[in-house]
Amino acid sequence: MSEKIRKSVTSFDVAKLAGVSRSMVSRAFTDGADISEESRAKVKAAAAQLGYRVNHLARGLQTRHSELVGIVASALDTPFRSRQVKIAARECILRGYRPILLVAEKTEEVEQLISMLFNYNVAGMIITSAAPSSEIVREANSLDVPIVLINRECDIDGPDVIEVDLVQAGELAFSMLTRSGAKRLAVIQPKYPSFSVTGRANSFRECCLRNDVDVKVFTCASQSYQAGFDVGGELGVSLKDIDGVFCSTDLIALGVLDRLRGDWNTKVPEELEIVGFDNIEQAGWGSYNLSTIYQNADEQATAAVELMVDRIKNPGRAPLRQRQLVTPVFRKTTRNTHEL
Amino acid sequence: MSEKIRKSVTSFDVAKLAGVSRSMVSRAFTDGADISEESRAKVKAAAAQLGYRVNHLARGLQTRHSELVGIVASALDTPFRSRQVKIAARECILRGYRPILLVAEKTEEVEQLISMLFNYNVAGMIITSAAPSSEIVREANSLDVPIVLINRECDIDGPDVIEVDLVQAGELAFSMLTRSGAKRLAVIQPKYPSFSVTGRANSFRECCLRNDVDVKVFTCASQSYQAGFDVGGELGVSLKDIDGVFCSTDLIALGVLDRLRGDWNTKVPEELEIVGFDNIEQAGWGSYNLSTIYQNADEQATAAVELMVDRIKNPGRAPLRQRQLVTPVFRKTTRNTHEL
DNA sequence: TTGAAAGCGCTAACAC
DNA sequence: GTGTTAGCGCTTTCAA
Repeated sequence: MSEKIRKSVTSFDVAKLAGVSRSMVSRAFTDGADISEESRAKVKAAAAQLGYRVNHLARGLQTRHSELVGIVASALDTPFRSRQVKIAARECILRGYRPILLVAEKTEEVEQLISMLFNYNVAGMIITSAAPSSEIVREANSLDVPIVLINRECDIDGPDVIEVDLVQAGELAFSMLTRSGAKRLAVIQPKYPSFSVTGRANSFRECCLRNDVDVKVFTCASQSYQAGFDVGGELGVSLKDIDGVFCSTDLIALGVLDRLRGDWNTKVPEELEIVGFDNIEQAGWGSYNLSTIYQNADEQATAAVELMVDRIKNPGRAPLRQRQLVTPVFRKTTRNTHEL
Repeated sequence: MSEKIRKSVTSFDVAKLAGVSRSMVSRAFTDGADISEESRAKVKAAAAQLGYRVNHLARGLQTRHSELVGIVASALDTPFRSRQVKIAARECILRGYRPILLVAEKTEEVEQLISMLFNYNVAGMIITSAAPSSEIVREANSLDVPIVLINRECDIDGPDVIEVDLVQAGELAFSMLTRSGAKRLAVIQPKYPSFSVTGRANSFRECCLRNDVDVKVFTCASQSYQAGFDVGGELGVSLKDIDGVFCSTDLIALGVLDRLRGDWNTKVPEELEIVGFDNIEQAGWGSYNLSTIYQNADEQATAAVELMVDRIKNPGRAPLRQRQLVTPVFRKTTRNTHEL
């Protein structure tokens, strides 16, 4: 097997076997081409016999269309993100595009990987890690490669963006916490800023401010469970001054919950109400029953793919910004009120 | 912008601007090519000015090398799988390959998607969903496209495979449960067979048999938390007859735990010991502290990529089967013994 | 409906 | 070191 030099079978081979020209085999594999059913059958038969497959890369070179798209994501091993990416990948495939998956944690990596995608002539890309620099976006613009950003902000124009309505999100968190009486609020947010996560926390604080209620700010190391668990210790110390906390991700909220219950014997929601964000699967698990804010990952991903595809087919249209509303999920870390 | 017909800049344009031949621009972008530093700089400058990028697809057509590989995975939104895929994707990129991500739940889909990958001239593929049919594998063999299967079995020869040592896994589960005295065992496994998940459960049962201990079998709808939660109800009914249960995935175990604690007030591990499988992040969370069996997803993914790359560079070598040992993780759903 | 010829963007031989 | 030529596998005019 190793010494046999395998030449891939090309349209030429098929043409020869079928006794037609190469153009004919091309036509046989092109929907709606001018070819008789008879010839098509003949070609297909020859192709099957030889194990011929159209080389889509060569086809793309000729047609100047690429079916490749890029998905660049960070924290793929996180419940929310993995869901988002799963749906995005599926939707791409459903529409005839093939997603190249790039996972990148650091901002520089992201830059480099996106840049690399241009070499593959991608038809578009979906970005849900760090936002690309304006240099990259400019390049994408000039190359006519549509970019769609999910919950990322970018300095210069060009990309379509799908984003959660941060103002509404902050207000919702506020109302979920205060509707049943919480008055001494806190918010937990990651140390390193992120458009979406820091954004919702800031929006929450502004809403508190507008309503003249004081809010304590805790920062944690990242958006993870462990970070929440760690900051939960600090929260425990201040428990007498707080009766409602907004955790900027569910993962953080779950960590906080575990720490508070384990080390401080805190009664949730009686002593402290907790609201998370994302509504990851784990938030609904029996040990947690976390009240949270649902951002629809499936819808985001689907919309992103739709926007990208639309822009591929219609490169001229102006960038779109699509704002998504979030919805409350009341479980058991907020107190019941009689309206419920 | 929409009316401007953008012609992509090619090596020809760069050559013209730099006053050299197209070969020179090709050489300028090829490491180790015979070209003076002077010319290289000149070419690179022209390229930068024009915004030129090598078209890797066209390059691949010529060199007959593809940097594209396929990763086909199911249940990407699951903690274990998303971790596996994240690492696999990263390792591919690190080695200069670009992973096309295909997510597929149903077996037919898998077939179809894998088949499609051949059209993209992929250099190899990693499969961690359903195993491909022998027809597909035969095609891959004849096309010299290396396939590596992670925890999947396949009827015919060709693919490399990375797999957990199922016998050891079953024995380990048995010993973790019995070391501290459990005598009336049970196992929970999904209704639909899966090589790896059903395999470890079967192996556990065989080990029980060899040791003359009786084992009850419960089946659940899938490998998910919810499936575990549901079957937890049945388990509750039989609680008097069982003092140790092996759940074939952590997700199932977590569901069982929540159900048993919530509806049956079961004391774990005093009344019932539970062992899971995978060691997903959630197993270590404070509310669960699940004792489990660790299969190293990172190592699996890395090994898979290495095997694939090795085979790309050395297509002649015989298929390899790499067996991975699993390790125990004792947390709080098994009883302590004095050795611990 | 079919075939011939040109060319997508690139690299590899070969000559100089 | 550098340029010329040929050709990767495919589709697409254009004539027939």
